[in-house]
Amino acid sequence: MARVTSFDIAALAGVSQPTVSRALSGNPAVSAETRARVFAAAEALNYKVDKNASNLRRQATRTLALLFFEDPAPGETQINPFFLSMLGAITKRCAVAGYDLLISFQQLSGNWHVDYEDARRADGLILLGYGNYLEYLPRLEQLVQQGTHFVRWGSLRPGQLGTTIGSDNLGGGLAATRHLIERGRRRIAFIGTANEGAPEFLDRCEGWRAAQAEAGLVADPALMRAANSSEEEGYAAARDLLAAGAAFDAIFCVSDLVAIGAMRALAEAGRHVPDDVAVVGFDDQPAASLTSPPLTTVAQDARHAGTVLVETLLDRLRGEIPSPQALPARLVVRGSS
Amino acid sequence: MARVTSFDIAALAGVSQPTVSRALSGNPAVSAETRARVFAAAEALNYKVDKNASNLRRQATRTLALLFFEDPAPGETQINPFFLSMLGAITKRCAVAGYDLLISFQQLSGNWHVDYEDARRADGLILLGYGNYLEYLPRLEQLVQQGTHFVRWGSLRPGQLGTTIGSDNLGGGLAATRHLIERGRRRIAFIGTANEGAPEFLDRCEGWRAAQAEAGLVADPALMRAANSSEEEGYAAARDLLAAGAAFDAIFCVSDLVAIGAMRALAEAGRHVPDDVAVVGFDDQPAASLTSPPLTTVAQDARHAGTVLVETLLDRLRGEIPSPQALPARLVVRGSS
DNA sequence: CCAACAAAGGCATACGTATGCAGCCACAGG
DNA sequence: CCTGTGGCTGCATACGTATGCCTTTGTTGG
Repeated sequence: MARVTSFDIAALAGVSQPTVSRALSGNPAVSAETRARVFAAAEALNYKVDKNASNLRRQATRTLALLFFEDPAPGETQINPFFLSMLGAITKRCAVAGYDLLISFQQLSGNWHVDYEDARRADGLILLGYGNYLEYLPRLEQLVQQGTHFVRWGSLRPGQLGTTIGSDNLGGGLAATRHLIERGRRRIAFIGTANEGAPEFLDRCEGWRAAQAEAGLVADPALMRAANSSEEEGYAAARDLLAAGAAFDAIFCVSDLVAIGAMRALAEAGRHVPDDVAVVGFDDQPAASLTSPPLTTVAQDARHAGTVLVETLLDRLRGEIPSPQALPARLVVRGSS
Repeated sequence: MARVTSFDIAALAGVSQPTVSRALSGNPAVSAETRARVFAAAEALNYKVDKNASNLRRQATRTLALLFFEDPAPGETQINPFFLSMLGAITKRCAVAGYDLLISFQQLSGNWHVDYEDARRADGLILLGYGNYLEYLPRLEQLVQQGTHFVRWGSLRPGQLGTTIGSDNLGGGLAATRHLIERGRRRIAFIGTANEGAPEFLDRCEGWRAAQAEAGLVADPALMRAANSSEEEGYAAARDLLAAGAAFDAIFCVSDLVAIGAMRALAEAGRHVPDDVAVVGFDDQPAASLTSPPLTTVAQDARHAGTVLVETLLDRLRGEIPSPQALPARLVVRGSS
């Protein structure tokens, strides 16, 4: 395991160490012949640049860090598969750009133990996941003060810190609710947490409200129930809705998981989907097409989102000031509506 | 963004740079009083160790790299949620141990383009994912020759390279098939690719065979169909089985996805689950409890698996030679059997 | 035939940290 | 009062690379 350094290959190629460095990095001041000798020697000794030394010298890491915020739910939380696809796209885009990716799962409730540390190990940060937005706002301010570059997956609002990329949640909520109205539904319930702590969900809720207003309908507060993005809460919320005795012929759910839970509650109560109640979810998770009936939902392109996140961050690192960007959310109609 | 170095905090604390280094790393040769001054100064200037410099000096990175092998299927493959839970557990265990985690998604078919170890970016490797085992065997040999430490998620076999951790696939296959036999099934089909390229699946198949042998039954080759871990292939395999006209009253599927596809084919053919045909899957993915009827399956504890992987790798790094380990696979009985 | 110039590569050094070694000081034992 | 010992800290240096600057060599024009 004797370390192969640039000196070794310099000796083999009969040149100096700096020449090796220049040759390998494509510096044009090196003659073609010398370059060839250097490459041959490097190949022969299986030489690889020591990134620690290289980064130290160049004062850059060529590494991005991904901070994933998990819901602080106790025990085994079911992580959203949406983010996994995103993760795949992110790693790929990083690899293509020659960046490494450092990943860290964060408990939002606990200490945000990375902040400065990761800011130093990486050239830029990608912030991802669900959780109370207000809770980590102070951290974002901190990052901005440090001059740390970061992009965030979330809901677009004016005057936000850093660059935010997110789905067109409002548009998705509009599309879903318009669809239900077109199908003749008039009493549309909404299940999902809608407050400033979860801006994505708030936007989807706003779409629900606006689509009804367009059609001359009134979004009935009595048909709203809170639920975070879990099946259990969706189930509980739907049961509560049923128990309250309110009349409704459709539910727009803030996520597929919630919708799946709601459908379970409906089935138990003997309500048929979609004849009695139509259900629409959000995300288009793999599980969405497995329910019976298959779930109508609003699809977000996770892989595209991941790619955009990385590209936006790289833009920032290059000194550009990329604008926030809303990615299309597309209605996928299946059997549940 | 002027860089804060250990010299800065040395100046502020009125000591030398080496003393700062020692104080921060907990070297007992530093007096408590000095240590306190150093910590105060570091806190005041928000100093964080430069890991590039530190790693370079110490010739160790305190970083692990995770190589995730994706199936080389074209387009948007549906990544197994099982691995996401595992990923979460891995990152957590790394954080606890003070290690960072680099992640890279690899196309098994393409070049293995990351050389974290060569580039001194990571102290050890975790290899994960599905794919043809035989295809990356040469790479493993390469790693061993370089003296690289790695652990692998896969199937345990005698004489394997590195340390392998995996589920008790044989035991899981046995449990699943015994369960079907106890339920009175006598003609049990198997859907799944069973060859040396996918050793996990081969083991599960062997469980299917052995359980029948125990009961004096014969595993009928006519009831076997190949399918990789996708719903589509499960669907196609089950259709093929039905078309062949073979009599069977149960199917043991190599994964939940395959089972879900198979159940779809059965439903289309008018076969009732579980009355006509019992179905058992493998993995206990979240989707497994959503099917109708809910899927009986063999659960693997992904989070535990991730933890064990990291701990095993850390053992290796400490110079121990950990044994391969098979983690329990537990039958979860639901409505499909 | 000499000066001017370009091309190519070597020399020296800096990046920030960790650690072997030596030095200093205080205190205790003789 | 001198020497030995141990606790603490400073000095010097090395990790491997990248780059500014200078030297060398070869070429060209006057």
